[in-house]
Amino acid sequence: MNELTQFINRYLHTAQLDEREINTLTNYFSFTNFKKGDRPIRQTYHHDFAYYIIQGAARSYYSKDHLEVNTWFAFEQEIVASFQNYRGKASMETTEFLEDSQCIKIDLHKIAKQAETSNVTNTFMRRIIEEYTEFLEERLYRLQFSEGMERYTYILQNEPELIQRVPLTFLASYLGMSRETLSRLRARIAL
Amino acid sequence: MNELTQFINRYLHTAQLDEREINTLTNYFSFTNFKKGDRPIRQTYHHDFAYYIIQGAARSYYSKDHLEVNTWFAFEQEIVASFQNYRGKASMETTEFLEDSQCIKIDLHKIAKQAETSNVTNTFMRRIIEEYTEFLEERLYRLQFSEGMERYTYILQNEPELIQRVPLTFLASYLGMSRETLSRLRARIAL
DNA sequence: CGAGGCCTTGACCGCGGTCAATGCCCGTGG
DNA sequence: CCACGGGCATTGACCGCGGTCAAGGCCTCG
Repeated sequence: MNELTQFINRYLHTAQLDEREINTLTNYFSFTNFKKGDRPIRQTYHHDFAYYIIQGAARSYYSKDHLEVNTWFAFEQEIVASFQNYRGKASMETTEFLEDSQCIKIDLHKIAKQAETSNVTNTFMRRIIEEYTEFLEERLYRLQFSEGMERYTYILQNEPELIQRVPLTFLASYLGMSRETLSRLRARIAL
Repeated sequence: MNELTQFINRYLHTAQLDEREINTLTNYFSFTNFKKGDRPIRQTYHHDFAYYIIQGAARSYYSKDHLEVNTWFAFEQEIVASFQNYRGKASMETTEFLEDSQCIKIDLHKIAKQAETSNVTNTFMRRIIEEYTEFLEERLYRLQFSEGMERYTYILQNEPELIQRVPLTFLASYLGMSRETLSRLRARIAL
């Protein structure tokens, strides 16, 4: 199974699709690479593309007055995109690759147009959005309901990859605390 | 234009749909009324229905150890639902009507099944989810990036209805602060 | 008129933020 | 091979915002 069908298969059961439908989808995909530090999506800009990570890692953040707040991190088999861009608006966030990465590039305009007539494409997009919505709800829940410590241990148990691959400086604002507080909190755990 | 088509029209251009398609959608709708205090959706339960408010108001909150955190408020022409229920999971939230209300009841199971074959229904649902996702992103942004005062004045300017129709006790946790802090903050503005 | 709901106000204090210094690891160049 | 510098994490000192607890005011409704 190649990378393209693997990607599609995350959201649709490719076994149930005929070849024509799969081809329709892959039409809007191509391959791209990024270097560590590349920022394909930038705050206040419009972009037409989203990216699926085959190999690599990225973060998303918004910034105001030299203050950055990280909103999510993406790794293999996850999507890097601006939902605002998808909705035809300027992005609120900037995305930056944390490692050299290989990606599938997705043409948002074309795929959205295709969704108007193709129910397979329509469902494909809906599933992606639903996954993101679920992530947002979960995140919102934790931010409102958990103490800092609890938020960290949640990550520790459920997304250990974050701690291994993401600098703590970025992780801190993602968890809604200062870098120093995160550091102290880790010290307490290490006892 | 009746209430049903008005509802559909919020997400699709009914003028562009033929009668058969509209009928397909309205199949899954019916009318229901609620009394102030009714809670049709409850934390940890599965429910098959969502509600569109024709007239009335509702809130959604999650609770833990006698502590409640309000997550959203809905008024006329907005939807009361649990996204987790829609995804086949137990609801994380409870929804409660704040006023006697008239609603359109939506059968989630049936409409989801219909979406598999009807592209119109599929798009209808996608639009609803997209609207909700946009709301979540906006809310997350404010919670992470704004001070309490700024969050309140944002509401004041963009959603004044909240302040008029929702008890401040509920609004406080929605804004991520204690009732007392919200009260002091209002006092400062009133100077 | 009394009770209860809701909002406000006051006093206190602790969590976590800021600022600043130090430690540690690693890549680079002399 | 060692020395230096930069990036990142840690630790300490300080302090203020906002939370908690408690009391008081002000409605509405029975």
